[in-house]
Amino acid sequence: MKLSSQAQAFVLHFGEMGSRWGFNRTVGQMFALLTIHNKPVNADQLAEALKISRGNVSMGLKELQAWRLIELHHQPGDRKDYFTASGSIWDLARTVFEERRKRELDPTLTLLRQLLLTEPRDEQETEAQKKIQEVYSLLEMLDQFANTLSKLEHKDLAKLMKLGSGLNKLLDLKAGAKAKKPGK
Amino acid sequence: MKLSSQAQAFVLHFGEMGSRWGFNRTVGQMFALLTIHNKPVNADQLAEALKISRGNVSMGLKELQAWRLIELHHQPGDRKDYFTASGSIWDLARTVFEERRKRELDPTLTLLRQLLLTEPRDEQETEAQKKIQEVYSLLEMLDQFANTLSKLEHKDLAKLMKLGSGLNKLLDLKAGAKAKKPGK
DNA sequence: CTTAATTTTCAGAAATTTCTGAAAATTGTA
DNA sequence: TACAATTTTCAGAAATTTCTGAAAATTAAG
Repeated sequence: MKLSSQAQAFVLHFGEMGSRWGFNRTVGQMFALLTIHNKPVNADQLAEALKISRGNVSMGLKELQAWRLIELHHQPGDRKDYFTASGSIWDLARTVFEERRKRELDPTLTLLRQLLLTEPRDEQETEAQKKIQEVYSLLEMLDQFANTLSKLEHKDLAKLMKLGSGLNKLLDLKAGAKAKKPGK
Repeated sequence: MKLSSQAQAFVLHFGEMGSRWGFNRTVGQMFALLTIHNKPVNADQLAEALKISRGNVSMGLKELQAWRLIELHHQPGDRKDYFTASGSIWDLARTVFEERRKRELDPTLTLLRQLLLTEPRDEQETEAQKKIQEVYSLLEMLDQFANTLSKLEHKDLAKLMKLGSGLNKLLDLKAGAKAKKPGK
């Protein structure tokens, strides 16, 4: 497994960014490598290419499988497990996106919902509740938004991309549609 | 600074989630506390309420100021610095969102742009370039999307929220508009 | 069943991040 | 200016996360 300097840069970068995206450096590197490399790769090759221990590769593959980001293949006459990134780039992004939504938004929404159920006992708590309600509304909207986004098919995505700055124009459109209606 | 059990739960939770949202536990707690508490709070009060060292509070406040999430106030006849969360909940969310976009997307876009400039030297590299291009297109779209979102005013947000599952309906609307005229 | 190839596990090592607290620096007041 | 209140800094301690590598477990072939 010789990596071109391009691939090398790509892999190292996704290692560094990995932590921001929800996995650690080596998992990020493994994922990046499987993504740019179009041939299936086995664990020993990963360990060698990334200069990390075999055990670490095993753990990383397990994690990537839990995220459903990679899939297992076999080469005829070879007992080793081979892996590739699963699905299109958009599929992968969507999976990561969805997973992050689950981890970053859902637990908070659950807690805030609980907090909103209890009656405020004094002025101070009433004020706090108001804030909690605001945070809740906002996060719920983000959650629905993310949820919808992650359900989009590839063709819907293409639609969005064609619109250029997307949301901007969509909002304009909405404003236009609203303006046509009488009243208010 | 006595925290109600509600406030307590809120603060502790945002501490735990903090790392997922880009800051560490104590910074998350400090931010949460300043967010639910409507009176200005000073550093000693934070240290006491969160049971952390005065030095840690100082560092955390510095970080929150760098993010522009809090602002400084003064009480007449008191030399201490007092802090509040700055702006509305939506302002805060937008700031966090924007900051994360900068940290998570921009550096990657910059690298990928560079990688796309160099000519592929063989079949292998040509394939890699294709993948890089795909990743680039996707992330660029996400970036524009996030950028637009973070520029939305509060009233635009309200507009979006009224639409319920937002994007879903917007996309329907768009499809309708393209086909002919919206009937809804 | 036995054996060899392969993968997984996990205790402890290494690396990284966060936190403390005392000392240094800064600030406001007299 | 001198001084006390307050904030900041930062070296090292503590906590947490990641990684290694050898041993255990699993798997497939003969």
